[in-house]
Amino acid sequence: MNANPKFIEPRWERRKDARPGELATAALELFVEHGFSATRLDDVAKRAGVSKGTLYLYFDSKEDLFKDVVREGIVSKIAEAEARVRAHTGPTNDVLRELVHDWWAQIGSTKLGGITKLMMSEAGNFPELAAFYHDEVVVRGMALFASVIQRGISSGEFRPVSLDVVPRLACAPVIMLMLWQNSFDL
Amino acid sequence: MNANPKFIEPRWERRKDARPGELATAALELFVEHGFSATRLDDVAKRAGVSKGTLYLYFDSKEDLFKDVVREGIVSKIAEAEARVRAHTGPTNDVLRELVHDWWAQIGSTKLGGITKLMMSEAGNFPELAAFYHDEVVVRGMALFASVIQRGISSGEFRPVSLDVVPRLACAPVIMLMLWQNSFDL
DNA sequence: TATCTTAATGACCAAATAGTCATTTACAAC
DNA sequence: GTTGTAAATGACTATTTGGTCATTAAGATA
Repeated sequence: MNANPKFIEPRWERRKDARPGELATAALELFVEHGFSATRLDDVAKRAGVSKGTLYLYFDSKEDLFKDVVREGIVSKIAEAEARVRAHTGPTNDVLRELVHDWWAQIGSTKLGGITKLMMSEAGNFPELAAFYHDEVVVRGMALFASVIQRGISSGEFRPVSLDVVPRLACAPVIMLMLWQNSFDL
Repeated sequence: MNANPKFIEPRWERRKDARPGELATAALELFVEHGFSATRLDDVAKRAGVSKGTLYLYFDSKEDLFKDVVREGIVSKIAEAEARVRAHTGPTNDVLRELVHDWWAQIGSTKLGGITKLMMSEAGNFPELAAFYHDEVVVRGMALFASVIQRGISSGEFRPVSLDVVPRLACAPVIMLMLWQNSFDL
């Protein structure tokens, strides 16, 4: 979608090239602060220092803006982690440690961590977003986590465990911590 | 507040006397299902089988309706528990057990448990409700819990512990369980 | 300077919804 | 039946807000 048949290669540079990123940053802050529904696009625009119309030059809708926030902030980091896991050679235990540590450093302890709480709260009211988040973040992240455990089992480093249960069990406490921290000031 | 100086004793019985209770029940279901903000008063009225206007015969506002749901459902049960604790004689351990058990049976495992998640999600957008819930439920409930622990300490049944920290610590896991259950279908 | 293209604007529209109120309904008393 | 009172109604208002679009601004080219 969104393919413009009349697209013409611009003959000069964009004056500001970071627009979409700035907009996504402003949106992330407000989404985490107020939730999806309660965040007003006028406020997002104001925080980014542009008009609401400008928002619609870069995003088709509020949901599209939210998806972009998730893609830019979370999905991209999952993809990077997938690459690192693939590239890694050495003890599986080290990859696993690094995976969890990086997740906490880059997502769990940052504003991005608030997205999880937001989804938990509003998934029921926005099935489209819920499905997107489920597929792009939950399933993909869990699969990555499970693949590392699988590697450890295959190499004999870990004893065989259920790949359905163990990833969830292992994630729960740290996700809880994140939810907690995003619920009481901080 | 709400004292009507022109109140006249009715000369015949109410046709239906459970109206406010029915309305609060319908409201609880929808609040837990959709959150405070996303719940429409038209839908609450429809589920209760009345018109929206009727809602305003019994409640001053949406927030007032929500407070009533909390008072009817949760605050009243805290008050009952306070009475039971006061009346109880015997091992403090038994009161403590009963307290937690009853809480789970009457609140944690029921629709009322969803209220906690709702508050966690929307407290930031509705400071009035947040303050109400904090004072009437969180503080009061914690105080009751702490008073039982205090009794145990005073009687020598429990060793001395921090009344600031221990009640919170002890509650966290079971509250987490409740949040979890209210977030994923069930 | 005149012209042309894209970026940006903000007034505007349409839909949703909390809250109101003039009117109607139900029913007890006589 | 007729009357009087409170309960109930639902059309209506006022406000909010996601999304649109005609207009303007910026800047490159010649």
